[in-house]
Amino acid sequence: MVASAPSLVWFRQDLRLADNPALIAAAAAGPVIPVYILDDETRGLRGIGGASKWWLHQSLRSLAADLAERGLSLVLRRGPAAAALSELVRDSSAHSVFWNRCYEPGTITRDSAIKQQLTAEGIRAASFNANLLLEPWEITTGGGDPYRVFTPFWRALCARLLLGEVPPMPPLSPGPKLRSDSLDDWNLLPTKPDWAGGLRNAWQPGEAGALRQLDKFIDEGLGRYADERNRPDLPSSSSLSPHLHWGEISPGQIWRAVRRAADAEPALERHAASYLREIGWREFSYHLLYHFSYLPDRPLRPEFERFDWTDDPALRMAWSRGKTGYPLVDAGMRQLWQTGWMHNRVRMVVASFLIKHLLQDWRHGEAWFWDTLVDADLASNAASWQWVAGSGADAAPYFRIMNPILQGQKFDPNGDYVRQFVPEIADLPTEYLHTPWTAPADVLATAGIELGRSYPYPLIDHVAGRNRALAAFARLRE
DNA sequence: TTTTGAGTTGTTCGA
DNA sequence: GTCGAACAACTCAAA
Repeated sequence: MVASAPSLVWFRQDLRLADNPALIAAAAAGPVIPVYILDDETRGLRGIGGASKWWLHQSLRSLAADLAERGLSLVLRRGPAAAALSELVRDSSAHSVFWNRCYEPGTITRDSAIKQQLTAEGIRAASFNANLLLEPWEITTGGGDPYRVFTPFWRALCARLLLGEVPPMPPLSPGPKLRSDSLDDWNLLPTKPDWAGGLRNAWQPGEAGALRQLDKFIDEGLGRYADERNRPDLPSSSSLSPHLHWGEISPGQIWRAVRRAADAEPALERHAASYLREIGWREFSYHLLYHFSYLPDRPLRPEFERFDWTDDPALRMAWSRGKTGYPLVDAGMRQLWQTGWMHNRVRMVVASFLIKHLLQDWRHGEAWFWDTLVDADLASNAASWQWVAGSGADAAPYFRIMNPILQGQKFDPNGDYVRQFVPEIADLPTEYLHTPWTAPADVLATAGIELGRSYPYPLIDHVAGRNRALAAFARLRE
C-alpha cells in the first residue's frame, strides 16, 4: 500500500465524526477525502421529504464545519452515486472507499452493485455498521428466521449485545483537494414560501446539537422518562430521533451514555430500561425492513391486501391540516406541520384516527409523515404505520381503537398541548377543551368560538366511527 | 411435530 | 369513581 494514496469516506446517514467506523478505517489507511453525494437519480430510492431536506442542509453545513476544523474539506457531488464515486476515485487516485451501511432496500441494491464495481476495478471497498446496535442478520429465532414479535427480539438483542468502548480516532490528514458543489445550489431549503421558521426554532441539526441534546436528556429527562414519556404537554421525549436518523449520533453512543448514567444511579434503572426499549423498537423496525423489503409498500399480513379502504382526499386534507374537530388530533397534526416533529403518543392517536375513524389506507399517512417529519425514517415510519393499521408485526389488535377524547384527557390533562397548537380554542375551560362541541353556547361565545367557522365540528362522531371501523375490520376475518 | 405461553402503547360495559 | 372482564382468535417463538 502506498502511504500517500488517499481514501474516500462516503458519508450518507452517518453525519458525525465520533464513533464512525468508516472514518476511523479511512484515517488509519492514510489521507482522507470526505464525500457526500446527493443521489436523487438512482432508481429504487425513495426521495427524501421536504422537512428532511431542510435538516440535511443544516447537518451537512455542520459536518463540513467540523471537518474543516480538522483540516478536511467535505466534497459535495450530485447524481447517481455509482458514477459520482467512479469520478471521485479517478480524480483523486484513491485506493479505497469506506462507508457505513444503510438498510433501505433500494440503497442495499445500489450499494452492493457499487461495491462489486469498485472491487472489480481494483479499488478496496469496505462497509461498516455504524447505525444499528446489531446487524439485522445477526439476530434470528432458534429456527433461524427473522423475529416478528418485539419482545423475544429485544431479549435476543440484549443477550447478544456486547458494546466495547469506541476505538480512538487516528490523526486525520487531508487528501488532494477536489471540486465540490456548493451546498446552497442544491436548493434543499424551502424558499417560496419559507416554511422552515418553526423548524429553525425547534432544532439544532448536526453532531454538536445531537450530543448536547443527549446530555440534556440524560440530565433533565431520563429521571422522569418512564412516568412522563406519554405526555405531549411535557418535555418528556429525548428528541433524538432526527439526530439518530441522520446518524449525527449512533445508537451505541446513546446506549453507552444511558447505561453509564443508570449504573451510577440505581434510581434511573427503570427509566433507562424504558428508554432503551424505544431504541430497541428502532432496531426492530430496521430488522423488519431488512427481512421484509416490501414493508413500506405492502401489508406484512397479506390478508390486509383486500381491506376495503375509503378513498376520500377531502378527509385526508382535513386530517393533514389539523382540522378534524378533535383537538388532540389537530394539535398533533399542527405540531408536525410547524416543527417537523410530533410526540410519539400523539402519532399513535392521529394514525389511529386516520386509519380507523376515517378508514383511509395507512400508506397515505405514511407518505404525509415522510414528507413532513424531520425524523422521517423509512424503517420506523413504515413499521409503525403498519403496527397501528394492524397489518404489521406484533400489531395492535383490531379492536384497539384510540379514543381521541380520552387520550387527550389522559395525556394532556391541563390542555397545555392543545392550547399551544390549536390557539383558536385556547380560551375554552379545560373541562371542554377536548370536546368543544359539548360546551354550552355561552361558554363557546365567551371563548370566542363559533363551531363550524372558527373551529370545525368533529369529522365523525367517535362512537359511530369506532363501530364502523370494528365492522370493517371484522369483514377482513370472514 | 406438537404443545404451550405470551403478545407496547386501548376502550367499553356493567357491577 | 373504580375495577375486572370482554373484545377474537391467531401467530409467533421456544420447549
